[in-house]
Amino acid sequence: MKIQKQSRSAKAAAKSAGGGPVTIGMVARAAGVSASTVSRILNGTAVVSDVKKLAIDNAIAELNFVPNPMARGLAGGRTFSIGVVTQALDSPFYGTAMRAIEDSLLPAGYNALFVSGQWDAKAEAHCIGVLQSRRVDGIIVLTGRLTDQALKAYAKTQPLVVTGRTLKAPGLFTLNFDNFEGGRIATQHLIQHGHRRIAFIAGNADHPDATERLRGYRAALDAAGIPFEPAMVVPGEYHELSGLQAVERLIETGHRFTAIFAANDQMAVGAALGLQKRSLRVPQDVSVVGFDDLATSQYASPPLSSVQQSAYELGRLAALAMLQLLSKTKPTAQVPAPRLIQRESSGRLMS
Amino acid sequence: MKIQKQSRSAKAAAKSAGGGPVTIGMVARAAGVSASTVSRILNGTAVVSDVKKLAIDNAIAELNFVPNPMARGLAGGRTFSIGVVTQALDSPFYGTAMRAIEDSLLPAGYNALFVSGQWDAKAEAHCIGVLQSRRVDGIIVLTGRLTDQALKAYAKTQPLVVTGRTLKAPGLFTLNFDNFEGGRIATQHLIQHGHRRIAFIAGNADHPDATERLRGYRAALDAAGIPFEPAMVVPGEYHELSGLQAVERLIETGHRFTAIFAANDQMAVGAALGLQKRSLRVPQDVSVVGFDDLATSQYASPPLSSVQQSAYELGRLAALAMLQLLSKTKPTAQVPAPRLIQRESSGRLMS
DNA sequence: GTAAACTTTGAAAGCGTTTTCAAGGACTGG
DNA sequence: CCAGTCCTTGAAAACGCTTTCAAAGTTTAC
Repeated sequence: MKIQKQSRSAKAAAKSAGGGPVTIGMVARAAGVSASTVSRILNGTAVVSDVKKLAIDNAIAELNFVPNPMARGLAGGRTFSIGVVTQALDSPFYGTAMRAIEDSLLPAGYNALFVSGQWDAKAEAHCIGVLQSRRVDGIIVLTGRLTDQALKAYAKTQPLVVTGRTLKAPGLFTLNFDNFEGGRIATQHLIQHGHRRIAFIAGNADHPDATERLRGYRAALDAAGIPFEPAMVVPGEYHELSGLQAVERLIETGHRFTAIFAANDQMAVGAALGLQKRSLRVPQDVSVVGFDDLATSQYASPPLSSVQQSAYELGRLAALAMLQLLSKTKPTAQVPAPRLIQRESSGRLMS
Repeated sequence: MKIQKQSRSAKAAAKSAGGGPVTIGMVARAAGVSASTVSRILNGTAVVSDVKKLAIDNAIAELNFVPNPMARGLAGGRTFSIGVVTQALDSPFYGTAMRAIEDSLLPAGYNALFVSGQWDAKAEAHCIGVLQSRRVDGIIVLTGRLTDQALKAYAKTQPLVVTGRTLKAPGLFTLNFDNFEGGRIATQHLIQHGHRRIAFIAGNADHPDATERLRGYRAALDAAGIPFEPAMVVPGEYHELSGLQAVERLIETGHRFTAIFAANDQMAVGAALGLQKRSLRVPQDVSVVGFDDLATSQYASPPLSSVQQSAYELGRLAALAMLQLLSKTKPTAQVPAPRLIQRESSGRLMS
């Protein structure tokens, strides 16, 4: 008897779990209405009498009905999924933005489909192709290298939110961080601490973020009456190794400097390591300031001063804007202003 | 008249640009065959004469036809997307695994759908629900906290690949890293460098990875005839801050130690910072060894010695196994053995 | 009290594929 | 040369939902 009971309940479990894809028709039958009416409740497309609504809601709960997104997509032309073109699935900065996007999209019933463009316009275009073939309802592009023109063209086909760009076009919303100001305040911070020989480790020159940060650096120098020296700017590629190499180049060319501003935290960390390898102490001998304020930067040795650029906020706002675009509301979000987070890697010039 | 013309051209433009999703029917008509035949070519489900095949291939290329995944999913019962339950979209370790999964899945025509479980069994279960409602063809679970039983149950419904577990069940494939051996060689490395007072910063106790690493630590101690001291083991939570706090606790309780083995790199980095804050030099005063060998660990100050556990390889193998599961081949992949990467954070005991 | 205007509802027609079924043609074997 | 097989192919029926259309039933307005 005991065994029988057990096996029966097991069977019931199996049926409710694996075997039974519940359809809208079954719900309709259970509630004594037509499938159309159930659909109307599901989408809120029309008013239904309270009696039926209740019956349907109960049936849905009872049967544990989940509409088939495929069928929904086919019939309704929407997939409730939005594509996200990120640059690297394992980027510390964009990873946080991705998390924010997921957090904001899921409650709205949307799924995020992440694909990575590897900082390459061609790869990004391919990614967008993949997303389009998946019929996503909209696309969020996290920065990247596509031309403004290409982006505008995509926006004609479907809602598009792009970060790291300032662009106006129908169906397109951009979310840009004030990189110029970020570069400016970082440099200003160093100047205020007595530094006058400040090196800049730049990002890739074809990257608008990078050039803006450089502009900010120059503006701060100008404002303080410090002449700009091209030799103090060394190119980097936004990863740790290039920061380390930049420092070596800087030292080998014999230019004296007392501070380094790196265009992102990863390079700043590499730079700090490069300095330490040459027995230069941070910040006693050289101050270092980064950009992005990655979560890990506060645990660098020494903890890194950095320009805060909230990746989470960026992602959240991008997702929000996409949702608004989809509901035909005009998005108005704006990224918060840059803020300098001072930690132990930068300090007063001692000499 | 003018207006008429305008409206006509506008309509035409709309049709060719936004309005024109090419269907299988259009391809069929263009190639002079039926839709069924085109479908057969698309899926390789049956033999078609070379003449028609060529005509169809041309038509597909000409019209730039991309099958609608929604319709495909509805009709065929497959979505060509596989779900990935990761723990945090912005985890440095799993981020790399995700990249590998994407890299391996895309060429096979599959998309990855990432959702994050936040190291919480309940959240993970919810994630799996989301994925199932999206009708993914299979699910990859990157470690996580679900019970073995729950996983086996899911495997009944659809192909499942799980990392960080060793389990046998139909439709289920697990990919486990030898955490015991990893913990052992890390500790052994420190012992070989003359250390006898080695602290261990553990991971969460309900985390099998963490307990295995602890076991490895004890095994190495045993093998060297060093008595195990419970006070030398401090709990951590796999993030930097907990590493830092662990060091403070260790110091405050007054237990002497000359080396620290942390159950992951993030805690090791935090620990190194904690030591430096107390004016203890790494490695001259205390050696530090981590676990995972994150990409950033080689740029820590000082560069971190760590047990290499290739996240990329893990992801690649998981994706591969999933593909095999889907094609009814029995997966046989195995994670490479752990390897110690020695860098500057660990060295010979000087005292 | 009746015509007009809404409301609420169900039937049915898609949406773009895959897949089953059956038919016709081309081969084989005797 | 004819029956029996095998191949290739198209027609049509799903797949599970949304949405249009039209039919009832209910109000409202005069």
